[in-house]
Parts: sequence; C-alpha cells; structure tokens
Amino acid sequence: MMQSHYGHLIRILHWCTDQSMTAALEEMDLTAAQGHIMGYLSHQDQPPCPRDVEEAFHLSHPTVSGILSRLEQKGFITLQTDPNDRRCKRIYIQPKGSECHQTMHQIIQSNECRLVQDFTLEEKKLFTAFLQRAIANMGGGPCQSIPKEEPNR
Amino acid sequence: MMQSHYGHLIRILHWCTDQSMTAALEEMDLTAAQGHIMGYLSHQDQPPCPRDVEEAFHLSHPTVSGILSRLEQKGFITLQTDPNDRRCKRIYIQPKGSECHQTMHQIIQSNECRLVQDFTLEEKKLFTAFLQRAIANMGGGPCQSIPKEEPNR
DNA sequence: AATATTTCAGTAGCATGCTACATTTTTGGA
DNA sequence: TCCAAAAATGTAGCATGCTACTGAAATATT
Repeated sequence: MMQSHYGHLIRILHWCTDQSMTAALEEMDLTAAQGHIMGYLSHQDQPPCPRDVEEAFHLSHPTVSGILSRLEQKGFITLQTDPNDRRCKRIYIQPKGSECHQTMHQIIQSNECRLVQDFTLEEKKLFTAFLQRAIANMGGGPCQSIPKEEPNR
Repeated sequence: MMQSHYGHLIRILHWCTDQSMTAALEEMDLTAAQGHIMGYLSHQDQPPCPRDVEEAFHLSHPTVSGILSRLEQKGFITLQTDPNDRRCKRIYIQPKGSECHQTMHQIIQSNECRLVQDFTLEEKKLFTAFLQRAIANMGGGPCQSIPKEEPNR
C-alpha cells in the first residue's frame, strides 16, 4: 500500500506531535509553534533577535515574524529595536512568558518521552541516527540551496 | 542541544521531503500536496469522492476541498455530483491529469529512494517500524480523539 | 568620502492545515 | 409517514509555512 511510504509516515508523525503539543498547550493560550519558540526564548541568556529564532528553527523570516507578533499581541513577549544595531529587534520575555517556562519545558519533555515511550535506549539512538541520516539525504535541512536543474539524480 | 529532539528532527525531515517534492513538481504546475493527491487519484479504479481522499491522507475535509478545487481550476480534474447520491462528488481525472501520472509516480519513487539511499534493507525495515511505533505512541494518527484531560502520560 | 553590497525586518500574496458552523441529502426509527 | 440522526460537502476564519519584493541600516569596496 502506497500509504506506508516514508513521506506519508513522516507527515503523519509530524501531524501527531503537532496535535499533541497543541492539545497540551491549549490552556496556556499557545499553539504548538508558539510554544516551541517560547521554550527556546526562555533558554537564552541574551535577548535574541528574530534572526536567531529563524536559524534555531530553520524557518523563514516572515513565518517567525508572524509568530512573534502574535506572541507580542498576547503579551508573552515585547519586541524592541536594538539601539546598537537598529536593523535588529530584541525579544524580551514578559512576566506572562516567564510564568509558563516551567510548564512549557515539562510539556515538551513529556511529549518527547511519549513518542519513544516503548523504545529501548539502543533503539532511541538508532531512531535519532536514522532521522538525521534521512535529513542529510534529503539535502541537509531547510534554508539549504536545492538545485533546481537536477532535483533527483 | 534541545534542537536535536525528535519533534524537531521530524519537523525538519517533513520540511525536506516537502521541499524536494515541491521542487521536482514545479515544472508540472503542481505543489507537493496536489501531486500526492494526483498520484493517489491515478491509482483508483472507480472515480473517488473527496471523502476517500480525506481518509487516504488523514486530512480534514476543508483541506481536501481546497486542494481539489485548485486542481480543478488548473484543469487536472473535474468534480461532478454523483447522481446516485447527491451528497457526494465524484472526482474525474482530465487528460492533463492522466498525462502526468507516469512522471508523478517516478518523482514520488525517486524521493522515497533518496530519503533512505544509504540505508541497508535491514535499516529500512527498522526505520519504517520505528516510525510506525512512534505514530502509535502519539495516538495512532490524525483524526483520532486525543483526550483533553491527560494529554501526556 | 561615496557608493555598492550585505543584513535584517516588513508586507503582499498564496497554499495548506485546522476547527466550528451551515446546508443538503440520505437513512433509520417512532 | 414523518421526523431525527448521520453523512457529505460548503463556508468562514484563523495559524503557519513559503517566495518575492521592499526598505532601512550597517558594512565593505573603491
């Protein structure tokens, strides 16, 4: 059955992890994407700029821009132009954002564990390695130049 | 580094496969999602209805509806109400859609192979099994009720 | 110093995904 | 038979992802 192809399985798994995060974060008024970015922001020492988020998550800048502005609207963060480099904005976490840090981290961890809950340590290592190899095979991740002329051999 | 978590790897891999498909299908005026659905439609004996597509791909019906209407606009398919059950629509492949069938199939296959190009047969089997187990752990796929009270554990 | 390039963010426009609600048709039960 | 439930699709509204274009600021080149 064609539906058990890797592409299909990966799409489903992606969907599952996303839905699980969405459900867990609902009460905190955060979506999965917003939650992941809040988790990242909470772990930074210096107030990061949108560019840092783009690189950490391999997302395009309009995507990050949209998510950050929604986070700002909801009061989780504020965005201020960096006086030393006025091209950049700095992302400051607001009290509302700090409060959810611990819960956020627990939810992410809990979902990570759940995904491989019945895997042995050896299997976990292998699974991670497989995923990384598959990513490398497909071109090494987003924001990478994929040659237009010969997309497949 | 938190960025090597499964959730993150899966998101990246999903992105890679999608981009690869998008690039390969560009010349045929199809997106990755549209191409996958055209591939499915070409394999059916009876003209399917949108509901069949929803189930095959685990997508919500508004999503399928949008993709099908774009395929219709571009002349790959036509949609006609089933006279025997006027609730349903039947999807008929147009000549333009039939023409791309072979190319479509090759592109999908080529991408499947590329993803696991350096895997041994044994590793491929293991990878598939891991993906399926992870999906089961996360709730068995989309369109599944995920309990709101205890999302984790 | 003046200009060109790079870097960062904003906006427009689109595709794809969702939920929630509405509509139509069919089916099934009182 | 008539009314209620189920099934299929449609529509509205939103979030997230992209590319392409724009503008502003910093850096590099001449």
